[in-house]
Amino acid sequence: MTTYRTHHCNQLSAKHVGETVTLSGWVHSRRDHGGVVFIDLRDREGLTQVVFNPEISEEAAARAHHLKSEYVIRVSGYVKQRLEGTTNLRLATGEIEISAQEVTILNASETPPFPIDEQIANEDLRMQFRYLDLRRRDMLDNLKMRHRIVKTVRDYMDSQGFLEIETPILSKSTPEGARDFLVPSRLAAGKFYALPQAPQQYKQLLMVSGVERYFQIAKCFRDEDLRADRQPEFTQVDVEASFVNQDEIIAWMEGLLFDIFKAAKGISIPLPFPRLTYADAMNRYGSDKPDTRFGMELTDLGESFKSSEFKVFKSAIESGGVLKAINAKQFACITTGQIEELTQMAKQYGAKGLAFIKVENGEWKSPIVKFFSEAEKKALVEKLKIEEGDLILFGADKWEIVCEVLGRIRLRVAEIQKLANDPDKLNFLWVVDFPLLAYSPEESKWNAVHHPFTRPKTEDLPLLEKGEYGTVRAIAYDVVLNGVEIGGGSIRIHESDLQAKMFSVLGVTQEQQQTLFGHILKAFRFGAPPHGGIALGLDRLVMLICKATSIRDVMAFPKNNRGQDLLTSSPSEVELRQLRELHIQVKS
RNA sequence: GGAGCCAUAGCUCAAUUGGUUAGAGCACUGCCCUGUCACGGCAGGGGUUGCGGGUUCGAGUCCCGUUGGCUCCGCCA
Repeated sequence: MTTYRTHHCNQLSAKHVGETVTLSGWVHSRRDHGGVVFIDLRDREGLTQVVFNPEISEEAAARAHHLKSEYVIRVSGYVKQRLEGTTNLRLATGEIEISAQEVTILNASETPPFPIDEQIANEDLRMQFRYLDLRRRDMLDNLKMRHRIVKTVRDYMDSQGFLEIETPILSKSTPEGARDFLVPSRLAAGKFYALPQAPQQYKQLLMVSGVERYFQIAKCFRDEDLRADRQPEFTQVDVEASFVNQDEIIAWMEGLLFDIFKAAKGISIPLPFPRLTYADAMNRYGSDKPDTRFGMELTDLGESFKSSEFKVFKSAIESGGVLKAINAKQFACITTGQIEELTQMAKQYGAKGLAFIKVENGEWKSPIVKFFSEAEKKALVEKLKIEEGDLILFGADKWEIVCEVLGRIRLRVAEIQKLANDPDKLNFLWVVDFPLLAYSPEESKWNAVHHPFTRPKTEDLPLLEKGEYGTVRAIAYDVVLNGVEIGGGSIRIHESDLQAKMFSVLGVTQEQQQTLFGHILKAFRFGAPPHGGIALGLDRLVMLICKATSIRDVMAFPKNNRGQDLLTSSPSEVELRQLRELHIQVKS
């Protein structure tokens, strides 16, 4: 209770009838009957109808005629059971109303540029008036949900013995990974801080410090192009622990996600989550973050077609590639335009084309089926479980290309067929055994798939020694929900010699190692414990829980897809004096 | 860097094969109205059709360019 209110606008019900109350909030709508006036009063928690009757208070009723949308008011009156037949079942407080005895206009409002009580499409305008956009119930609910989730994270991590520790925002640039945001130093001319892409090195140093269990709700920054699920600044639930292995990290995160979904939605998600190796995920779903809400798995057909008459398939297999197919059940009705779209997509991801079979009226309609033997057709029916109405799509090429192409097509077909639109289905899984390194043809070098501190699997260390970099697996794991990567982590390298070996494989010279990573290499020489960790993408997780389609809808003040904040007009130019102090000269 | 979709009143949208004065609902302004909750009634104001150019007797509509928004690819250890 404050001088402004005794209750919030969601709290009053029939059991308060007769009580004198005070509410404060915004005028959501006014229904003026000339005599009696109704106001829906809105605050953070809900709506309550206020009725102004001149027979109760002439002064309040007179004032009510002048109330307009979004005026801020304080109302005092008594809680009254609504007249028979006038209850509003759609309103939590619909049984009662406040009969106003006194009203104060705390502040007037200009006419808002868009209605607060309905969905609005114009995101540009929403961002310019974000403070009004956030008055909308959906947005407030998202912010509340985010708070509830963050609170749960803190409680859970604390219960497991993790310390919340802040790490610097002004930190050091490293060339690995995403593009850094740079902050020029005034005190050290020509030098720059970088905003952290993640608190990766600091949290490993905290392990060397003996903190043993650390977590942080950490702001991270990456200067890359934006997407619906990517902002230049975003939040990670960052976790690191010493004397632990992969299974223990996974168990903690499953426990955390269990508590989050319990607190956020009141549901108990089933534990443990299924685990897939990276190889299996690619082979079966063509993705390292598979959406398992629907089947349509990739099926390998190499064995059945290795001596096929159809040269495209045969030669792909003979040259070390693979032949795979997906069965899009009941999609033989695909239009020519859609086939064309899928073919374009296949080509975009490196395939030469997209072979298909439509099974219609007991007939296989396809330009390639005439090349197939009876045995091959029989194998197709058995392996792909072909039935009337199905559409079979093939990929024959190098393994990576086939997996990627069919994986993308699988998702697009599912989108067209609306296979994954059950909003209540929650398919969690872990993808484990990621490759440690990937070769970049553009740079002609090996790069870390996860990051350069990721530990190779012990049994694969000989492969690393032998230089078979592409086959070395990492102790790295991603957690995936409905085809969205919501987190990833690894067990780290804690020995300075193994770390130095990794850097040399990555093409980081001795000299670069010292200038860029000398601090962490040195720290590892002072008794670094075995350690590992993970980071969850908080924004994406909240987005999925809120059923939002963009992380912008779960951030209070996001940037648009050009990285601009339309509310404050940032980024902006600065005064010449500021640039001079920073030893910066801008090219015109 | 590339591709796609979009842009008409404050908001959400219409406007036939290119056709005469660009409409509707909501919002807004004024008046009326004592039980509404999408209150109702009467009247009214509000438009450089994102911007620039072109084709045409005539362009919201067709063409070219450009700007902005969104989505995707590249990029994001």
